[in-house]
Parts: sequence; C-alpha cells; structure tokens
Amino acid sequence: MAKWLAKTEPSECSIDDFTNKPDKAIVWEGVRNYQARNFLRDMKTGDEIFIYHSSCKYIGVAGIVKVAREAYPDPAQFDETSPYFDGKSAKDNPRWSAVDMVFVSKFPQIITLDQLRSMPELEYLALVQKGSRLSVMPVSDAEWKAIKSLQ
DNA sequence: GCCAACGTTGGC
DNA sequence: GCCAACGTTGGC
Repeated sequence: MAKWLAKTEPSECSIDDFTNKPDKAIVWEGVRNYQARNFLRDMKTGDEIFIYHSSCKYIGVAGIVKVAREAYPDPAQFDETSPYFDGKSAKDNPRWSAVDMVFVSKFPQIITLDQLRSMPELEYLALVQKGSRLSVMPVSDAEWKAIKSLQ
C-alpha cells in the first residue's frame, strides 16, 4: 500500500480536527496544484498519510490519517462561495479532485523540520527541498520508516 | 512582516 | 513556445 504526506495549515485543518471526531471522515478539498492533484488521484482506500502542519507556530509532522474514500470531484470547485471556487472547471470534466480521510494516530509531539532534515533517509523528500511547495507527495517505505522512528 | 522560490497566466 | 509579470507558498 502506498504512503503519502499532505501539508495543511492547522488554522484550516489540523490533526486535532481529526482527533475531535475520530470516526468521521474529513473532506480533503482545495488542492489547486496539478502535481498534487495527480497524487491525490493515485491514493487508494486505506493508504496512510502523514499530516504536516505548515505556516504555523509548531511546524512539522503531527500524525497519521488514512484514505476513507478515493478521489472524486472536489465539490468546492463548483461552490461560488468557496475560496476554492474555480470558474474554469467544467461540471462534465472537473479539474480538481478531493479525497476523504479518517484519523489514525496523533504523535505525542510534533516531529519538527529540523528533525526531518537530520535524517539522511529523507534527503530526497520533496518536503525538505528548499522552496518546495508541493502539498501532497508520495513517501517511500524507507522514508515512512525514518519519519516514524522520530516519534 | 519579509522575501526567496515557485507555479500559472497571458501577450507576443 | 517563450518568458515577464504576477499571485501564492511557507520558513524564518
């Protein structure tokens, strides 16, 4: 089973939104980057995903969720009141996808960027590349193990 | 708040 | 197809 990492601003959606409702799936919407979207579309039910908190006080990997529903048209792209509305997306050929995710675990402490950078196994992970803005990325088994070992 | 790095847009 | 201009991301 493939493994992934997804970035989120905790003010938008944090690991605590999952822990607050551990049995409820959360719609992962608003991805507006083609490379990230394509990775979303590759996700399979049950795939596990690291949740990374960005642009906040405590930056780093906060926990794990898993795919509850595979990619479907992101409803936000057709919602004119949504900041993710995309007037160029056609109903019969939706441009953007969403998946549903459910809670798996929350780390007792955030795994910091410094910790991630200290791991040679993570040298090629897009997350730690300078200037990388990719918000959804695949994680190899070796990388997954390395990140989990930092807990 | 700053600013470097990035992805997208649009004129040509 | 090129590339400058622009808006956004995201760590600091």
